[in-house]
Amino acid sequence: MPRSFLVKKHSNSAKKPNYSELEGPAVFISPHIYHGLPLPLPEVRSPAAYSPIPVWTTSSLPLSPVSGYPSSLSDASSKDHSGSESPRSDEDERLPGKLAEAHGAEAEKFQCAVCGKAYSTYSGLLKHKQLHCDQARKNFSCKFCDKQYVSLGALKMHIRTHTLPCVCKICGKAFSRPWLLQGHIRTHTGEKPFSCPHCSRAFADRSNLRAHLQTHSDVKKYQCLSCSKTFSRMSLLHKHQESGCCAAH
DNA sequence: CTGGGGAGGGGGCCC
DNA sequence: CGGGCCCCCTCCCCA
Repeated sequence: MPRSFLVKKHSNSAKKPNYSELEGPAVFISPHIYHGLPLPLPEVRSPAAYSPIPVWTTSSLPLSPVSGYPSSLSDASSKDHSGSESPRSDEDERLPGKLAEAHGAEAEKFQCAVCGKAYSTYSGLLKHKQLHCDQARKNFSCKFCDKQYVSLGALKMHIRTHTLPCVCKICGKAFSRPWLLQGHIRTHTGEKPFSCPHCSRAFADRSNLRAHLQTHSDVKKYQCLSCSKTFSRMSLLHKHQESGCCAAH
């Protein structure tokens, strides 16, 4: 589970320095978001506007019945995005015509200028060169911490977690991204656009609704491999295991 | 102690 | 390239 957010951060966000004071102009969410405070916003998005939320019962778990929990979850996560997993190969095959002609006409082999490795096709060489690029490109370093990124965009995204350019007009709390601020503003407005289809509860955050939906399921998403007991949250499973699983001893 | 809600954070993907 | 959104996750707190 190489997700970088697992890197230990400040345990208390309130102790974080206000980077918004350090650099860059503050970014404010458009004023209409604050409209009607402290009453809930009028345009509460219907839950139907979001992806349908399945009830996970014993027989209809969307994930394979919880095996090794972290990896399986990661797999499930990546599966969600796997639809766009390999568009690159397509592009690689589509060579710029001029280049292909210029290179292909004069030689049967295409040699890497870096390591000398030869390829029969230009696309093969391009793919190979990409490896060199990936290795060499990871030099976008954060000036606030030790993290490195392969692209400037990724680095910029990360730096925002230091600069926190999105500031709440109401309480002054700063966030790295506008949608984080929007979610925060809901704590002021009371807006809860994510409704549970099985009870009357509503949530301001989709993740919290998703966690709540687990409570309606007989078989929870996270299962103890020792005693098969299931939990709605990984943290609960961790607690269970750390406290000594009933069947583990 | 356990389960659940609230709030917030990060990277990835799509447009 | 940037914004918006998605998903997953953690931490804190409370019943």
